[in-house]
Amino acid sequence: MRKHPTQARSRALVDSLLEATARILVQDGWDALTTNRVAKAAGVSVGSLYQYFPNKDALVAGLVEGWADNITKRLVALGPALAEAPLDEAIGAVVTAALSVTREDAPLHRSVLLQLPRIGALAFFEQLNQRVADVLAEWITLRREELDVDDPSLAAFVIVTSLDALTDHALLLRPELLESSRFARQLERMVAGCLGLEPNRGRAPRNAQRNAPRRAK
Amino acid sequence: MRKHPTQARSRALVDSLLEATARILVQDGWDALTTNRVAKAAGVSVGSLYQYFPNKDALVAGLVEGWADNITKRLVALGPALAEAPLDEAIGAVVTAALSVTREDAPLHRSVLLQLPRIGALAFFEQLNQRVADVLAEWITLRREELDVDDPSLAAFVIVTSLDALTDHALLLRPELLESSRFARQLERMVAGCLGLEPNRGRAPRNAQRNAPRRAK
Amino acid sequence: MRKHPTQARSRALVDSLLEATARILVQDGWDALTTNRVAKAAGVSVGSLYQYFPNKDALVAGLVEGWADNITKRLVALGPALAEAPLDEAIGAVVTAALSVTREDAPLHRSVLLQLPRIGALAFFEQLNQRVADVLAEWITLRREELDVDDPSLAAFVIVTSLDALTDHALLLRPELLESSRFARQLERMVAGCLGLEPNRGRAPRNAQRNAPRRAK
Amino acid sequence: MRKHPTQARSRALVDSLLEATARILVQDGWDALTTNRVAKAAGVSVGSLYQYFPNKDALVAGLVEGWADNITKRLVALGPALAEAPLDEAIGAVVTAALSVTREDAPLHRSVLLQLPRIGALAFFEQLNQRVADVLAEWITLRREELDVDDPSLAAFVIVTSLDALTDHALLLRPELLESSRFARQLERMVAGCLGLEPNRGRAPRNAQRNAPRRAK
DNA sequence: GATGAATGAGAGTTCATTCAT
DNA sequence: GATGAATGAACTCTCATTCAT
Repeated sequence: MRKHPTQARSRALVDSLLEATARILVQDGWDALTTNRVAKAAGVSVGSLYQYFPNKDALVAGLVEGWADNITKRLVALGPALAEAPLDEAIGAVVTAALSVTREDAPLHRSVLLQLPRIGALAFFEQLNQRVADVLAEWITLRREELDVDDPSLAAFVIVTSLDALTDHALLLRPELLESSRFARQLERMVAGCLGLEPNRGRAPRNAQRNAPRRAK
Repeated sequence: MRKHPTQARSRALVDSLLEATARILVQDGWDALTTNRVAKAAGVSVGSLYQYFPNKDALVAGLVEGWADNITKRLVALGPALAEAPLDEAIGAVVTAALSVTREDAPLHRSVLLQLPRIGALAFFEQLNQRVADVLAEWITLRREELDVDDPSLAAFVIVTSLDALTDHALLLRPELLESSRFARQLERMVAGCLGLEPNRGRAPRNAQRNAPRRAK
Repeated sequence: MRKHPTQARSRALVDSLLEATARILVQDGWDALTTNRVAKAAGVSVGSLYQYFPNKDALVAGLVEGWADNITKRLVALGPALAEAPLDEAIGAVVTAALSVTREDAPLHRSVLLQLPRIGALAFFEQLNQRVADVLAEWITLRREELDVDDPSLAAFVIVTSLDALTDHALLLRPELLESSRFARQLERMVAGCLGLEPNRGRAPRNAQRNAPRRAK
Repeated sequence: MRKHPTQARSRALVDSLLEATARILVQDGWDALTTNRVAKAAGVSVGSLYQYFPNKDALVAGLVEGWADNITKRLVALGPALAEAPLDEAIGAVVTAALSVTREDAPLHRSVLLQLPRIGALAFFEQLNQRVADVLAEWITLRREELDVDDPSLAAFVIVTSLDALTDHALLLRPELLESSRFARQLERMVAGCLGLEPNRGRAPRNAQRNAPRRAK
C-alpha cells in the first residue's frame, strides 16, 4: 500500500475499493476484475485507487487480508473457551466453528478460494491456517493427558488442513453439507481419530468416569 | 480438441505442447503461460497449437486431464488389493498410495494444484476425487461389519478430501512430510477415526488387550 | 492462374473450386471465404487449390470472370436482334434483358456485387459494362436517324451505367421491383430520354404516324 | 461510440482518427486499414482509438456517416430552390448538384465508394439516397401537372440511383466527364426522360420549332 | 500430382498503469 | 489530492500460403 490511510476519508475510500473488489469478484468473476471497473464501482477515479494500492494485486491482497484476519480472529478466539471444556465439547466447538466460518459470507469466501492461487496469496492463506494450528497445538499439549498424540503440532496441522479442505470443498461442491449434522458428526470423528480418541458414538467421551458427573447434571 | 492426433507425428506434437505447458507452468507460473510461449517452447508454431487445441484453456485442460487419468488409474487400481486385507493394512495402503501419488512428478502436481481453479477445472478435479471416493465407499460398505460408519459415501468423501488436501499441502508447504513415517501414521489415525475404528497405535493389532475391556463395557 | 486446366480432370477440379467459392460466398459471406474452407468444400486439398489459383484473389477473380462472361455473352447476344427492331421494341428488349440477367442466379449476383470492390474486380466489372456499352453505341450510331443523340458512346455509357445501377440496387434493396412492369416501363422511359426520344406513354414510339395504326387497333 | 467526445480535445482526437482513416483508405485501401495503423497515423495510441470507437467497423462507419450527412444536407437543401423554378432549370440544378457533390472531396468519396459494401453500410448509404429521393418525389408530385409521371417515388428512385451511379462511375473511371457539359446535358436528358418530358436540347424550351418539323414528319 | 500438417506474420482488442490537468 | 484520458505492450487467435511426404 502506498499510503497508509490514517484519515477517516482515506479509510472510507480504501474500504469502498475493497468492497467494490469483493462485489465484482463475487458477481462477475476474476476476469471482470479490472482496476478501472473497481474504481468506477467504488465511485472513485483510477488515479485514486493507485494512491492507496500500488497495483492490482495489492488490491486483491488487501481484500484477502481483511477476509483472513476476520477468520483468524474468530478461530483464535475459540482458544480460551476450549481450554477447559470436556474433550467432546471442545471437538464439537472446533468443528462447528469451522463450518460456521465457512458459511459466513459464503459467496466471497467462494470467490476468494477460487482465486487464491492466482493471487499468490496461497502462502498468506497458509499463514492463517498456521496461526490456527498453533493455537490448536497448544491446546493439544495442554490436554495431552487425555489424548493420545505423538506430535501435537503435526496433529494440529492435519486437523486444521483437513477441516479447512473439507469445509471449502463442501462450500464449493456440496453446499448442503455445511448444514448437515451428519457431516458435522463425521468431521468430529475425524478430529477424534487424529487425537487418538476412541470412536465414541455421538460425542460421548471415552472416560466414562470423569464424565459421569456432568451427565448426571 | 480440434483434430484428434492419430498419427505418430501428431501425437508427438500434442505431447510436446503439453510438456511445454507443464514446464512453463512449473517454472514461471500461470501468467507466463501464453500460447505463443508454449508453442515456441514446444518448438512448434502457434498455428500448430491451435490445430489441436481450440484455445488456451484447452491446453491446460489437456494437461490436467492426462495427469488426472494417471492418478485415477493408480488409485482405483488399489481397490482389489484392499478387498481382503486386514483393516490396518488396508488403511496403510491407502495412505501410502496417496503419499506416493503426490510425490510422483511432484513439480507438475504442484503447478496443477496451484493453477487448477483458474480454468474451471475444479469440477473436473473433483470428479477425480469422486471416482476414488466411490471405490472407497464401496469398500467401506463391503467391510461394514468391521467398521462403524453411518454413511459410507460421506465418510469416503471426508477421507479422500482430507488425504488429498493433506498430501497437497504437505507437497506445497512441507515437502519433508511426504517422506515422514510419523506423518503417515498420523494420516492413518485420521482415516481410522473417520471409519470409527479404535485408535491403534501404529498398525499393530497388538493393542487388543487394552481395548478388550472397553468393548466389553 | 498457375496452370491452365486443359485436361478434363483439371477442368472439373477448377469448376468445383469455383462452385465451392460461390456457394460459400452466397451462404456464409465474405468472411467465411477461406482457402481452406473452399478446398474442403470442393473436396480437394488446399495444395491442389494452389495448383490452379496462385492466391485467394485469383479464386474470386475466377468466379467473377465466369459470372461476367456469362452476362456479357447474354447481353452482347442481344445486338443482332436489336439491329432492325422498331425503336420501342429494341428499348424494351434492352430493359428486359437487363432485368432478367439480374434476376438470374440472383444470390450469387448479389454476393458478387457486395464484394466487387474488395476484389479489385471493379475495373474488370467495368470492362464488362464497357463491352456492352460498345455494342449499344454501335447500335445507336446505326439508328442515328431515328434518334437524337449527340455522342453515341456517351449516351451508351449513361444508359448502361444507369441500367446496371438500377437493376443492382433493385436486386439488393427492392427485389420486388425486378418483377414489376411499372419499374420496367420507368426504365424504358429513362432509356428513351437518353436517346432523345419523346416520351411516349407505354412503349408507343414517337412517330405517331407509324404507331397510329397500332393504337387504333 | 463508447464515449461521446464533448470536450474540445476529444473532438479533435475523434476527428484526427476519422481523418487518418480516410487518408489510409484513400492511399492504401481497405486492407491497409488496421486499427494500429489508424491510431499511429492519427498520432494517437490504439487505446485511445478504442476509447471512442468500439471496434474497427465503427471507425469506418463514423467516417461514412459524416460524409453522408454532409452530402444529404447539401442535396436536401436544393429542395426549396427547385420548388418554383422552370422545369429545365430545376433539372439542370439537380444534375449540377449531383456533379458538384461528387467532385467535392473526390478522393474520399472514391474510397468510401470502393469500400462501402464491406461494412454493411450499404443500407445506410441507401438511406441517404432515400432521403434525397423523398425530396425529389415530393417535388415531382408538386409539379405533376407539368410532368408525365405515373409513380413519383419510383421515378425519383430511378433518377437518384442513376445520377448517383453515373457520377460515381464517372469519378472512378472517367473523371474528366465530371467537368464536361456534354455529360451534364446527357444526364439532363436522362432525367427529363424519367419525368416524361420531351427531349429539349440543352435546357432551352426554344427548340420547340426545331422539333416541330420532325413531329410533323 | 495430390495432400494437409505446419507455418508465422499480423489482426483486433484489452487493461494495468501513468501523468497532465 | 483527485481525476480520467491516454498509453502501448502484450494477448489470443486466424488464415493465406508452403513444402515434406
